[in-house]
Amino acid sequence: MKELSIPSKKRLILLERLLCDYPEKTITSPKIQDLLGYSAAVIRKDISGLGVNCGASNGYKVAELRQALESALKLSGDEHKCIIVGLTRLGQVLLDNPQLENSSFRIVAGFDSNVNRTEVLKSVFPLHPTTMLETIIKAEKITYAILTTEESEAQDMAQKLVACGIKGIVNYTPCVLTVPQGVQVQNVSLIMSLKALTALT
Amino acid sequence: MKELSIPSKKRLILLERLLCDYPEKTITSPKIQDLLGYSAAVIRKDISGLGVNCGASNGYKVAELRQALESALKLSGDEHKCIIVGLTRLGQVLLDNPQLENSSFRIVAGFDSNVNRTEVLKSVFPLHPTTMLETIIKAEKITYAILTTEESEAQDMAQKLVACGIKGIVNYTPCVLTVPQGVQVQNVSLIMSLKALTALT
DNA sequence: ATTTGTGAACAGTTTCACAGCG
DNA sequence: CGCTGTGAAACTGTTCACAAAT
Repeated sequence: MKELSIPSKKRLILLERLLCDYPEKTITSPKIQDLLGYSAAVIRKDISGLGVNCGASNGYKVAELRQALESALKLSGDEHKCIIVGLTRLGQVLLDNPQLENSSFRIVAGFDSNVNRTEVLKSVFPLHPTTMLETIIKAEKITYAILTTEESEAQDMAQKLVACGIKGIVNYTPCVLTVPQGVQVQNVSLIMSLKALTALT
Repeated sequence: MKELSIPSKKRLILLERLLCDYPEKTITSPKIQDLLGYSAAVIRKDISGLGVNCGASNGYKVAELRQALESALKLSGDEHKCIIVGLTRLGQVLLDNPQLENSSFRIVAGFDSNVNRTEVLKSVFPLHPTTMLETIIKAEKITYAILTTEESEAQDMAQKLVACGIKGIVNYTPCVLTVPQGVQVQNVSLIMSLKALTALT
């Protein structure tokens, strides 16, 4: 089966989430259009790209479709281990984030360059000074990092994380991170998100 | 001048931020390629789309380029007023977000459906019960909302916000929001951001 | 020599239209 | 009859290649 395109994947991620709490047994492409705002045609193409045919010309079976989505988007199966880097107030809030329960993502540690913070703060996950980054990332096979440092540290940390083998960064700092090809970054700081709203209006 | 395409705008937003703390007087398209990861060619096309010619075949003048970007992306000029809806822990952290200082965005109020919270919590901005949403959004001409409610409330609130005339939502909940055409949503919850990383890898 | 700016070629996506199915 | 699945057409965005500028 050929690879899904990036625009297609982005839509399918939303669809996957939509189906998480969809009450009906089946769903049609016009219905998805109403809920997601994409055209029914593009949704059908996207789903057809999944390879499974769970639409018997009278709507898709929600359960089957969900499973196909999870597998195609690598959201089932092996757990993805994450760390939080930067125990700022935002970092602390994200540390025990109930959103991740029952997901394929798990936060396994927190880091801060300020040893005070790692010693004083309490969490269900171990907190380490950033000097331990390499050891732990490699030992625990961490794939993703959630970056919540001060701005001044952000690029430095990103570089270190990439050097340790991190494959993706959720960037809650407003900094533009320079990373090599193949490393994914999602910029989700408040200010950058607001700028995106403005520009795309 | 013809409208910038959406992909182009997304790149230009990053470029604008990059230039915020760029130390040199000029910058070349190959240099931007190194820092942002987009091809020099596409960057040149993007910039040429701005209409201003501030590259005298030996790199772009940073100051001029920045100004052109801010104006094209509507980041200068009129202030964009925002509210925070949902004073969860995350909402509280975002309330006094220093990132917004010196930007064209300003948070002017916080809301929660739980009156206890709006009364007990302290902030530099006024906090109101959600019954006041319509009054204040219209009186203050609010354009954007930052959604940090519980999941159970998210879609309901989104609908109310849109009905009050909100033009864009930064969605920190993992819910997929159904909004009419013309209303922008940026999904920036931790779990959705992580899923995006996985799918796009 | 290196860089911008741009028309032309190319690649990728979306929309259209409709055959086939329930 | 409304729905899916899918080639073909239309559209949009990106890369290429090079003239003009310094």
